[in-house]
Amino acid sequence: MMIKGEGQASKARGRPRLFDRTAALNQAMRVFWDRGYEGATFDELIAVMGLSPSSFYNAFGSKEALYREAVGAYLTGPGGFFPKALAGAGPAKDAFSRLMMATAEAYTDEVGPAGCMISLAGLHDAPDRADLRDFMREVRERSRTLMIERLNEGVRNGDLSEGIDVAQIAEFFETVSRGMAVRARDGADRRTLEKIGVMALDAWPGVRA
Amino acid sequence: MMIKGEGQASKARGRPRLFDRTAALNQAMRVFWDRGYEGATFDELIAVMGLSPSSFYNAFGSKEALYREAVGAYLTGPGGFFPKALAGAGPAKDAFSRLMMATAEAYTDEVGPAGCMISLAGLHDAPDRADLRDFMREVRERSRTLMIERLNEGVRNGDLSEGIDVAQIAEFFETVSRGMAVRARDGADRRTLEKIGVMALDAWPGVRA
DNA sequence: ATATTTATGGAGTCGCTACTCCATAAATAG
DNA sequence: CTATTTATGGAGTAGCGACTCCATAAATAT
Repeated sequence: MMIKGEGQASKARGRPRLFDRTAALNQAMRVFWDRGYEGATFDELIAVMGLSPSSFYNAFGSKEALYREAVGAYLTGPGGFFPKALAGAGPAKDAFSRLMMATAEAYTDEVGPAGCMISLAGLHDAPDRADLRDFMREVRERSRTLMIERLNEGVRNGDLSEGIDVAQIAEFFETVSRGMAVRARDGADRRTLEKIGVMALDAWPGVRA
Repeated sequence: MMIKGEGQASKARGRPRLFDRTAALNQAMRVFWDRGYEGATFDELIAVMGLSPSSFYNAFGSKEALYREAVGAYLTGPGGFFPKALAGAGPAKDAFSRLMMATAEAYTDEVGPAGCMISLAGLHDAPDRADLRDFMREVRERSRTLMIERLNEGVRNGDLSEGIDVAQIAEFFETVSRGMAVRARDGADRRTLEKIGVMALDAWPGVRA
């Protein structure tokens, strides 16, 4: 069964849609990124997407469904810096250094809203939005898991000692990342965030002692 | 001119109010703390405050005015740990160590919602709420200023070297604090936050090298 | 006592928010 | 061709958000 609205590349039945679904989704993603879920109104969303209500519901189903898709678009788009910075050869510490610098850049990049679409979303929603809140928490957890996996790789490669608390290191760098997202929202610039990242790396186990 | 609703302790003219204004404010503060400004509905607010709409508007003026008062109540109440931990004798590093431990405790204290009422508020509001957003940014800036002042005290006392970048250190610890607020909202417990705080202190300049 | 001031209860208002309906358009399947 | 499927335009809607009005209550000032 086809997912409604996904449309085949070639010969789909019925009237073809008159707009670019991916482009519309990316426009919506930017609005959610800037305003959060509740702060993004339906009218603003369909305006930037260039859609009528009926076209919107036909293609995306609901505001919440759109939001979940937009999170996916963020993760594979502007949020792609995260796995990319962590990947790559070299010691785990180098990977986390790249991560801090890439985070500083991404959170202050003028092509998108300041900060991060993931870090601060779904933290203050009403009880009847518990599902979205859980969803965002899981997305955030996933980023910590990626950190842990990269740290374990460092242990396997011998650049981190065996008994080290990788979960603790991941917790710390996740916390710094989330905090950087807040600072970016409040106007901190790239250099400021970079220096915060450098300082965070000073907490890397066994660096200076 | 008296501020409307403040009422004198002794002989105010007119019918005396039938409720405890401070208690009602504290109830409202908890709702805002838990849900944020937009997430706290008028109906829920007046319900926990035990007020009718007319009593509410008579005593507090508007939802936004109530919010600003609630922020004040937070800062002098549950948020009081912040200046308290920073104050006190000893090296600046000890003060920041106390701050990290007190933050871990406050953000996970079961008597209130998880996290911080200040750290994550007003980050995703609509353009027509720019005033509230600015207000919250200023409150956050104030906490960084308190950190800088305490660091300068350390420089004067000789426990921090003259040329040190106090603004940078404050930026870093503010970032860690904001990040801890996010982690607390996502369910991180006190021990977890404490260990993050300990690790942050490892970044203190000149500790290990 | 009368006037003035402030508080309260409760119904009512107005705009916005997310969503729905339906007639019509435009494609393919057979 | 007809039937079927999907997309669109545009009007409409139910509910809820914050707020308002007004008659009445309860205090003080003179």
